[in-house]
Amino acid sequence: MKLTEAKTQFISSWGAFGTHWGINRTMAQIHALLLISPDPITQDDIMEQLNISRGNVNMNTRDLISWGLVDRVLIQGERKEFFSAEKDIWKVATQIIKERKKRELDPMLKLLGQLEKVDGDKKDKHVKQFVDTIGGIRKFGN
Amino acid sequence: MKLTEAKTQFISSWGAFGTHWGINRTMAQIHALLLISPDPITQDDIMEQLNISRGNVNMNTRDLISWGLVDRVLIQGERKEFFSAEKDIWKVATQIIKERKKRELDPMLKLLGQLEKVDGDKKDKHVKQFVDTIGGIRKFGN
DNA sequence: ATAAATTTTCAATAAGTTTTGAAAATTCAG
DNA sequence: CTGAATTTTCAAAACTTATTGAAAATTTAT
Repeated sequence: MKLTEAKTQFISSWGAFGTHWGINRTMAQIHALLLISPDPITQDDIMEQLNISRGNVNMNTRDLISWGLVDRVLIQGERKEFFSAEKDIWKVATQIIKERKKRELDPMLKLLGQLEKVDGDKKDKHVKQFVDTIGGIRKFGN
Repeated sequence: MKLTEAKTQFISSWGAFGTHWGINRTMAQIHALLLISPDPITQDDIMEQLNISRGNVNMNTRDLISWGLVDRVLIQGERKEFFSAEKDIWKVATQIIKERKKRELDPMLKLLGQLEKVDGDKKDKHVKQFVDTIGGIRKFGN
C-alpha cells in the first residue's frame, strides 16, 4: 500500500475511533494528521488535506490545544502559525486521561458526594440500594 | 435531600456522563435507573419514570443487554418481562472495558497492522513518522 | 499609520443522531 | 385455534451537534 492511501485510511480510522469516545470526528482527524506529520503544518495544510473549512480547522485546533495534545509552533521567518502534536503515545494517553478526569469524572463525583447524604430510612430497600450504588461508584472513581 | 430528587439528579448526571463516552443519554439513564432499583422493573416502569416512549425503552434495553450490563428476568406468575442491572460497579467497569476493546480497539489495531506494512523508503521522514506513529499505537494498544 | 496577511468568531445551514408512535410480530392463556 | 397482552420494528419527526463561510478582529511588515 502506498503512503498516501495508508495516511487516508489512518486518518479516517482514527476519526471514527474518536467518535466512539465523545470526540468529534474532525478533531480526531486533525489529531491523526498531526501525529503522522514529521514537521509542523499550517491551518491551510490541514484545510487542504482534510477538505474542511478554515473555521472548522481553527475551532478544532484550539480544542486540541486546550486538551494539551497540540502546540502552536512559531517558525522563524514564517508569517503563518504552525501546529505540531505530541508524538509519544504514552504521553498522549496520560494527558487525555488526566483531562477527562478533570472535566468529566471529578464534577460527577462531587455531585455524588452530595447525593449520598440523602434523607430517609436506611432500612428501606430503595434508600439502601441508592446509597450503596452511589457509594460504590464514588469508591471506584477515587 | 429527598430520595426522589436525589434519584432524578443521579439519573440526569449519569446520562450526561454517558454522552461524553459515546453512549446515548437515554441508554445511560435507563442504566442509572436500573442501578438504583432494588428489584427488577418493567418496560412500563422505565417509560413512566423517565418519560420516554416504549420504542425507545425497547431499543435501549436491548442495547444494554448486548453490552452485558442488563439482564432480562422472568418473574414467576408475571406476563411482562423484567429488567435488572449488574450492581457490582467493578464488574460493570470490567464488562464495559471488555466490550469496548472488542468492538472498537481490536478492529482498529487490526487495520493498523495492515497500514504498518506501507511501501516506501524508511529513510523518507514522512514514511518514518507514519510507521513510527502506527507502531507506537499498536504497541500501546496490545 | 497603512494595508496586506492571517486568525477568529458566530449566525445560518447541513449533517447526524435520537425519539416517537403506530403498525406488525410475537407470546401466551384459556 | 382465538384474541388479548406484550414486545419489536422502523419511517418520519424532533432534536443535537458539527460545519461553513463571510465579516470582524488581530497581527505584522513596511
